Amino acid sequence: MSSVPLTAQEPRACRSCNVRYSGICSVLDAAQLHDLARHTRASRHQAGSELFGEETSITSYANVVSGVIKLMKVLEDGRQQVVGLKFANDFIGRVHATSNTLSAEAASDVELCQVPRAILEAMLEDNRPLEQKLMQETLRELDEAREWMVTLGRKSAGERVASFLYLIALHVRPELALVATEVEYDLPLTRGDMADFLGLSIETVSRQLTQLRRLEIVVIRNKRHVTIPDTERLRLRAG
Amino acid sequence: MSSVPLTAQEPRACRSCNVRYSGICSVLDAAQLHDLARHTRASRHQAGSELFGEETSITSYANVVSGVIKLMKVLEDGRQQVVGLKFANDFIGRVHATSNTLSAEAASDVELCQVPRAILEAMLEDNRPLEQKLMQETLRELDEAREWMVTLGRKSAGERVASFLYLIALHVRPELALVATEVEYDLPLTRGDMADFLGLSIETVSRQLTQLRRLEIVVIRNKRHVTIPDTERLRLRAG
DNA sequence: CGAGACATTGAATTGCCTCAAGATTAGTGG
DNA sequence: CCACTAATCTTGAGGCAATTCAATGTCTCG
Repeated sequence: MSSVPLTAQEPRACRSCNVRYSGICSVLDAAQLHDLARHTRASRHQAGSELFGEETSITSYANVVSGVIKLMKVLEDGRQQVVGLKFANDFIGRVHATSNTLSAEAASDVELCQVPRAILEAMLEDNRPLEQKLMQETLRELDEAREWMVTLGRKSAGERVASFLYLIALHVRPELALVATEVEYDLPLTRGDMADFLGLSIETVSRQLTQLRRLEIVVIRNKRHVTIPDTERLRLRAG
Repeated sequence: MSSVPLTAQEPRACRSCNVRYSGICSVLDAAQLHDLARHTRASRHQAGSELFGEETSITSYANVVSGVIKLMKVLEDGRQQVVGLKFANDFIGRVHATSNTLSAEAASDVELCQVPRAILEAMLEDNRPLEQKLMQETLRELDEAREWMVTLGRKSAGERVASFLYLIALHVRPELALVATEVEYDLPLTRGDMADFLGLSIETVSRQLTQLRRLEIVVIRNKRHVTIPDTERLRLRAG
C-alpha cells in the first residue's frame, strides 16, 4: 500500500463514497483511506426525513456527500430554530459525546457516507492530524454559529434574508469573499426552512424576497432558482 | 517531582493562579502544572476594558480566574451582539488560529491567568488529554451558542430575559438543572450588556425585568441584586 | 387536468423600538 | 455627612416592523 503525496488543499478520492472531496478524509493517506473504506456505508435519505433526533444516542458519524442537512432545535411548544446547515463534505457528529443535543433533518435529498462510531473513535486514538482536523472543523462551526447569532440578534428581516442568500452564494462560489461576481444557484431550503433558520415567519421571508427582487438585487425564477447579478450589492444589503 | 493521583472531577490547585478550579488544568498532573506555572502570568482588568479586538492576532491564551467576560461581534454601523460569556474557570482562545474573529471585553473586573501562545501549543503537542479537554470545551461552547440561537431566533423579549436570569442561576448553582431551589446572585452585566446579549433594547430589558418582578418571579434590589424564589417558575417563563 | 403542497399578497394586530422625560444609584468634593 | 454630578436605570407615549390571519396564486406530480 503506497502512500500518496498529501496536501490538505488538494481534494482526494474517498474510496467508499466514490467522490472527490476535501473534508475529514483530506488528512488521511491512501492506506488509512483504504482501511476506513472497509467500514463506511453509503446511505440516501429523501428530503424531509429525520436523520437523528434530539437526545438520541449517537451510533455513527457521517460525511455529507451531497445535499443539505438542517440541524434543528425545537421548543416544547413546537417553535423551532435551524441552528446550522451542513453541505457537501461537511462532517456530522459530536466526537466523544454520547447523545445528541439537536436533531438533523434532510433539507433536500441527501447522500451520506457513514462510519460506525467505534471505528472513527479508534482511528482518532492514533491519528493526531485527524483529531486536529476535527478540532478545526468544530472551531469553524463555532464561528459560523456566532456569526449567525449576530444575524438573529441584531439584523432586520431584509438583512437576514440577504445574509442567507449571500451565505449560500459563498458556498456555491467560495472565492466570492474576495471578488464580487454574478452567482446563480437553486435555493436548498423551502421558505419555511429559511424562516426557521432566519428566526422569521414564512410570510416575512417571502415579502423580503420580493422586495429584493424589486430592487433587482436578485432574480428569482420558479420559486427556487436564484440569480445574483452583483454579489457586492447583496453583501451590502446583508448589513 | 512526584505525581499525585488524578481524577478529572476533583478540582486541583493551579500553582500560578493560586486558585482551585476544574478548568483546563484539571487534566494536568502535578509535574505538568509545575511546568506550566513557570510561564503563566496573572493579570487584572477593570470592567469595560477590552482584552482583545476583532481581527487582532492572538498572543496568549488565558483562563478566567474571576469575573465575567463578554465575547462580542460588532457590525460596521455599530450594532453589536454579545455572542458568548466567559465565567471563572473558562478557557479563552482559539487553538491553532492566528487571528481572532471576535472581541473580548471585561464585563466586570476580571482576573486572568495568561499563558503565552507558544507554550500552550507546545504542551498540546505531547498531551492528548489536554487536547481532548480543549475539544470538549469547544463542543460545549458550540452547544451553548446553538442553544442561544434558539433564544435569539424564536423567543419573546420576556422569555429571553427569563432565559438569561436562568442561565446565570445555573452558573451560580450548577445542580439547579436537577433540583429547583431558591437562588440569589448579583447580575454580572449591565442592562446595556444584557440587551446586547439578548438582541433587545435596553428599555425592553428593563420593562421585562419589572414585569418579572410584578409576577414575583424575581426580587430585585439595588438594580443588580437578584433573588429567584422558585427557579422552576423562572424556567417555565424562559420558554 | 386536478389535487395538494408551497408560495405570495393583503389587512389588521401586536410586540418591540425609538424618543423623551424622570428616578435611582454611585461616586466626588466641599 | 451631605449636596452635587454623572451614569445607569425605569417609565411612558407613539411609531414601525414583523406577525398573524386569511385569501389567492403558482408549481409539481400523479
